[in-house]
Amino acid sequence: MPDYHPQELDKKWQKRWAASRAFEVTADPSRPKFYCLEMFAYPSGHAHVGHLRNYIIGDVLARTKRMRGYNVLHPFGWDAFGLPAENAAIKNGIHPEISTRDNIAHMKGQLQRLGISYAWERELATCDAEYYKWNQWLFIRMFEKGLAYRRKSSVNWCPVDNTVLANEQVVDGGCWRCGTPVETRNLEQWFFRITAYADELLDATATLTAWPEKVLTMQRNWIGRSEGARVKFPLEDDPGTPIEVFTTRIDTIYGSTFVLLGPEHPLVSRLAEKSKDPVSFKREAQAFRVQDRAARLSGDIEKQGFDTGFRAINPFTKDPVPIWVANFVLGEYGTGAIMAVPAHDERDFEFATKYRLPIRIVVTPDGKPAPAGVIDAPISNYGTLVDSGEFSGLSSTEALTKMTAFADAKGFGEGTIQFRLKDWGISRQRYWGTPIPMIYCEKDGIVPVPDDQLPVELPRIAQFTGRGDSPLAQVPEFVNVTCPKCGGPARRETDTMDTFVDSSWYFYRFADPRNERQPFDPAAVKYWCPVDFYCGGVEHAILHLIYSRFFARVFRDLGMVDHAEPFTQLLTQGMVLKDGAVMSKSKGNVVDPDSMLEKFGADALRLYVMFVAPPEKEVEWSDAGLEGSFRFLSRVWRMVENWIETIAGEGVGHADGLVGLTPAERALRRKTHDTIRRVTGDIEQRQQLNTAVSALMELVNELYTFSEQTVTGGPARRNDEDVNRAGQVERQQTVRVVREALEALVRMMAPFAPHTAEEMWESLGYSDGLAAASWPAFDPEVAKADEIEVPVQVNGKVRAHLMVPPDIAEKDLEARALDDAAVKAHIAGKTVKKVVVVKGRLVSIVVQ
RNA sequence: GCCGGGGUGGCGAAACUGGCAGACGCACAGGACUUAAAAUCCUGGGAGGCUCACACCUCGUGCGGGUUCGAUCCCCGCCCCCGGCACCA
Repeated sequence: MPDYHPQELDKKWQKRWAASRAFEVTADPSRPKFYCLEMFAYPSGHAHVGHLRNYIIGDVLARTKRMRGYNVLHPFGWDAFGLPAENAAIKNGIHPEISTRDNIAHMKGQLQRLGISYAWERELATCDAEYYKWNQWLFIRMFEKGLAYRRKSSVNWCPVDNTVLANEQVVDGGCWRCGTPVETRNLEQWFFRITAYADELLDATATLTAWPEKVLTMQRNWIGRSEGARVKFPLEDDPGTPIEVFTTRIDTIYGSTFVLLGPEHPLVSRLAEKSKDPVSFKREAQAFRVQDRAARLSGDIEKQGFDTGFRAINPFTKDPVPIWVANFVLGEYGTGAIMAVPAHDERDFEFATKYRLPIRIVVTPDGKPAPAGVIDAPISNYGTLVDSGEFSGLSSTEALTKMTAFADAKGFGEGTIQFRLKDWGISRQRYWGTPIPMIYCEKDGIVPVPDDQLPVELPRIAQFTGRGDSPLAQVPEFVNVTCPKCGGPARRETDTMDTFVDSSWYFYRFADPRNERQPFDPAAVKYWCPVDFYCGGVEHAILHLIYSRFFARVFRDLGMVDHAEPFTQLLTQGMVLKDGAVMSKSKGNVVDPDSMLEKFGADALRLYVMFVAPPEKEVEWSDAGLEGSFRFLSRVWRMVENWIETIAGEGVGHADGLVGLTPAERALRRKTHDTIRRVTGDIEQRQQLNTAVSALMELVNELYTFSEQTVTGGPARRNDEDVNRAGQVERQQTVRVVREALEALVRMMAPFAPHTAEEMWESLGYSDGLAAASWPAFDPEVAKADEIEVPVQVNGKVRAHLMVPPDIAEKDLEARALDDAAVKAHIAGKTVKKVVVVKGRLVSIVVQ
């Protein structure tokens, strides 16, 4: 064997894999499938180590599953539409199409140099018309079903990116991409009716047993279900127009001493007209409205309000209560109006205290009427109702049901479920995205582009101005069309779709990526999907992952998919930090994988990233750690090198059983099989890839120890003349046991260090390649070991050890313990009360 | 405030969920080999005590209790860190 030059191995094996199409697959119902997917990449230009971690995790799993006999689909693609490319075009004049293709080419090279086992023939990019055509097709299906609709609404606007943002894309009051505080605008926009699935999306989180708890919690919070009631408070002087409020605490309604309208509430402007001073009324309401968003989201803004001068009737008490407008009532949640109960709600209490509004206690912990006088804090817990008419004496829980039923019976209220989740606004006033396939005709209104005219191709435009309007609107040949219905003049929609539409179903397209007649063949998806293992950053916990769950249900309801949940298992990998911070170009702390590959080869990098910590944990990059992994690979290489002459050849045969082996040989066989068990379980069951690598390291250490004991001087010691000492070994059993250990080791290293493993595999005499080889077989009998050391605890302290056969019966174990001199010494003169044996291990003797 | 996840050597971590705490690695120290260095191989290491030494003893998984022959793991009460949501009625 030559010296270890990983860079050459990388090239050699990557070429071979490509030539043999080693990772391409076809559906085969006779074999179990495994769909392993990493979140596809935005082609930003260069992948740093943090990105690569994701792909390496997926690759370890994909390679292992392949060796374990699964038909593995492991594809990759590009989330290629998006703002950065367009912004770059505005800045430097390079068309997004060109920069995107360049970036894809470069990043693809990086992934290939890492030896990730992708089925590249299935590669897709969302900016290809053959892909986004199906975004448009699906949009039209959703339009037909009422799941896509257009309405004017106030939306989040990012003044830097010059576009609308979905609620999910507003993070801490700012744009998810650039952090700029968002503004509010009123625009005609397209929405996807994700709220139609709110209940299902929430309930089904319980079925996602292989998702991280953290992500499920975030999704549940985001959907935000609350059960309550809508109750009508009629206007005192106009009982025909009631104010409808949403409350989760109808049990406190007798304590509702005023009503609050959000500044956006439609009634506000009507009351203003009727008021004594409409001008100042409107001015104040307007002041609250512009306060919103940035200010409201930025933290504790002081509660403010003003009295409208009008009153509403509390339908339970029949008392007239004042109507105020308040800045903290959200127009977009519930009905945009609330019944204020200052005695039992923090916010209402604060408001009532400030404006000296009446506070009425109607729930107390013990059901005793509250003493008159001022309270200094609201009672927000459940309790027993007091001063609540016929409902007094009920517990809050009982009252919620009974009072809701009462309101329902009387016709002024009903039980309802309120979600925080809102419909997904998908219109973007930008160029580099999927054109929305809609046409506006004066006569026929909104008309979808007929299917046979899809795709609506993105026109190639030359100038990127960065002005805050849709670039497509400046292309007359795009805008002006004839109406598909009447043939008259019409104009196209000029907004493009949110790029999260592209990424909400790409995993289905991978199952059938070149289909020209439909988004995918349902049969192909039925075989491959759902995705068995999905890996990506936690930053998509609510964006991409909730949209994809929504789309899966849309496809299901179109009859194209037979499941609701697209991703069976989810792993959110931790970020790779450098100097305690996330890597980014602007911070200048990017670890460039290309130079690492140059220096240590792909395998050392892969191994290090897998070994340093469990996949979902954040890690700090360490050059020394990478060198350590390189050392390990060299160490394995030397081990194989030293034994290769001895163990090569057809006639070696296989190790079998433990009879006739020396203790050292038995120990090595045991270690080999114990390692197989651990590595297999760590990868497949737990995705604890760091401990899988540890187990491999232990096996290598064991091999060194074995060699040291078996062969004088041991292998790989100092000078070259010592190197082939292993050649002196003549004992057939030794050769077999070592060969078995090395074969198992090399196979199990393949997912982590595929190039090195392939080369060693070849030098072991196999010509068909590891990619097609199988995982080493586990022999539980061998792993069980022939004689084991059993700790003996006396009163909870380990006092001695017994050497016993592994299959010793419990009573024999007890007997042997009581017979053993060392144990006897510890229990001398005492009475044995109890002997505890756990899983065949004697662990405790309780004496008095 | 609410929800979720965590606190284990100098550091990253492990203990496959009640059975020898600290595997594996990084950094460090010592030795072998070398004219020397690098590389390599071997050895050491939680803290404290006691030994010439082998050994042995005590304490030790954020803090305080509990259950158990036995607790990093289970229960109760705290403290701290990280992440998410947050005037959602």
